[in-house]
Amino acid sequence: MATVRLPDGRELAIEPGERARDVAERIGKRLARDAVVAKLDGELVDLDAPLDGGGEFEVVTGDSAEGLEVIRHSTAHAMAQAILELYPGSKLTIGPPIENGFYYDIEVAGRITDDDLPRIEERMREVVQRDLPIRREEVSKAEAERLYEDNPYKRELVEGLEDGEITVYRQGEFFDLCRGPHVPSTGSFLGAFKLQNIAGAYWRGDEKNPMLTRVYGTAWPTEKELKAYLRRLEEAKARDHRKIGKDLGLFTFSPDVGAGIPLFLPKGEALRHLMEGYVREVQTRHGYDHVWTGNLVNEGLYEKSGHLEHYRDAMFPPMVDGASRYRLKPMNCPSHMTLYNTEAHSYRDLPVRYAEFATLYRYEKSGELTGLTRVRALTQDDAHVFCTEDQVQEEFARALEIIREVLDTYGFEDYRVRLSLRDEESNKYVADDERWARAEGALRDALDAAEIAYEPVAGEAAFYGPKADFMAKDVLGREWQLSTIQVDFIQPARLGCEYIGEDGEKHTPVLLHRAVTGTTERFMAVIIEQFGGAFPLWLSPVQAVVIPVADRHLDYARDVQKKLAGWGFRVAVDDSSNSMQKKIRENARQKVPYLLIVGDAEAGEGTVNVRKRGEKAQEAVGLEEFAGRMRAEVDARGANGQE
RNA sequence: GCCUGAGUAGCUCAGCGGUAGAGCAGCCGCCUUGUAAGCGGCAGGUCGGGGGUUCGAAUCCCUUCUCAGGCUCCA
Repeated sequence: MATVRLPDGRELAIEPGERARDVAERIGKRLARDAVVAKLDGELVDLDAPLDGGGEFEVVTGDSAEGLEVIRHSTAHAMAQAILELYPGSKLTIGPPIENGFYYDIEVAGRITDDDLPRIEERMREVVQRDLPIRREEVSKAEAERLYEDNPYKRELVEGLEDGEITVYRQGEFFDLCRGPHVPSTGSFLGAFKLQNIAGAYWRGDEKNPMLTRVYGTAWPTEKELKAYLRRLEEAKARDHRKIGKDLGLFTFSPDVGAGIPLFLPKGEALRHLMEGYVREVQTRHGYDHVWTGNLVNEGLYEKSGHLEHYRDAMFPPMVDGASRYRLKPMNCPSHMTLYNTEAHSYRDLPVRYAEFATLYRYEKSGELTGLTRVRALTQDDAHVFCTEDQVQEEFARALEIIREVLDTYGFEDYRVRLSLRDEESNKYVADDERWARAEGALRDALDAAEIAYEPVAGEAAFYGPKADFMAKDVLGREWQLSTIQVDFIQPARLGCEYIGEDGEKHTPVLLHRAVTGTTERFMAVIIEQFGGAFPLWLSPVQAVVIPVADRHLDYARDVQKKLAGWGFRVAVDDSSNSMQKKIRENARQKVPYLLIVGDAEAGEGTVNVRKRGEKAQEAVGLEEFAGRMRAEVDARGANGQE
């Protein structure tokens, strides 16, 4: 007789015909009630699945990641059913669970807009109410093809499957080609969902294919979790860098200047300057030299480097001057290699480390521009290290140290490393297997030597080499690709970079590309959201505002401002005609770290009354003592900006 | 670039075929203030641009620009 082994090691004998649900039932009533699906020998199965063969058995509930995925997947089916009922003749394609929810790509008969979502949701609730049993059915390839006579998308999916592994799930009239598993019925575990938005999506993600209608939704085991998620979305919206950037007067865009070209207001520029100054300081300390290579480059250089071939469409069109064609500079590597080539190099000179805060121009497609995270004018904190193959590990470690220090300062403590490799099938990479293999090996060795865990991902490499990308989580748990380190065995050879080795022979240096914050613009967007606009003192464009209690205290307020400014702080006096209360309110909303209230008492004693951001407490402090405290706080560069 | 939406005063938004509205900000007064909005007044918009339908368009249609959410792309 077959037996199943439970996670706690217990073994249960299986009666013939017994199903997953029955075993769950035997383990415990409550568990059976919470069971979404089950797991047999590591594979998710429906509660209806027979257990004749026995094996490792586990009940999967909605509070596990896998159970949640099933709930979301089944919710996607309920939505598909609702849409088919409301828009007869629509063709389903794929509808997977995703992080926080699900989507379904459908060729809709007619048109769905955002206004239709409530209607679809309502129909979904009806489907849930009907409590239709969800049944799995194995079908032959021929049957599947017949089922999808008029649906070329599903037929294409069927073609990729083998006879014997094709299953269809049915609930009432509705059926869908699907691997499953699913919840037992439309009435169980489904209900805490919300449809979110409509988007276009190409069939199979290929822009040559027809565009389908994608409906996104979110789904949770309970109404409470759904509410909590929606609240989190609201919070993220309140921190949106575009909103805060406007509220705090940091940056703006104007169609008169051009889409994707951010314009920085005085406070935003101050922020940029502080961010860049900090990275510059760290880089200098680590032996990098800063260079400057302009904004315009003769196109011929990009022909040699290979960039023209790979990125022509993402460059602004050339400016023609007689026989010369110039491009707005879209990347720095060729310029830095040109700098390298202006001198002869001995192995004794290496490594040569060139860093540049360079504003680059990339012709991003109009539809993909987004706030500061995706722009056409972007400033990279880019650097290129020319070194020998033997030096790669040490230089990698050095770059890593810079990255760690900087990310740590900004409070990004949780990050993972993605090893971006080429996809051997794709033709977008330079073909040079030997060099690719060496570059990949060097990168893996460097990562291993630094004891850094990473996960390899194919198809994410640059055209000239593999990358180690640093994915950092912000305070809301969202992940951003910030830093990158790349190993390049290809470009230096193309541009004729050389050094004379110990052996007196010419050699080609290895090129390390690396960026710490990535781009100033995007990183600014990320830290605005990370801090919610409440920047730590060292980063705050305005560090303190002096607020006089009444106009007669203005002279003393200006005095305080002058002294603090003289000591190197960014301080303003609020001399508007507003009441003191209102000044406090307005400057608090501007997230100024310190408000210094001065009235008769303070003017008399040479003190300031300090109100710290986010706190109500007040404290009278001598001006010099306060300046000392600020100095210490700035020097510590704490990341505790957030309230 | 493609799909679906949205653009009304500096900002947030109402109006959705019949003479352009509110709050905040701004300006001008009064108030001179002790820790998150003092009071009153004034000014401000060819309703993103262009074209069309209509006796009449912010409102309906076309087109273009910009923005949003996605798709694709990201040196």
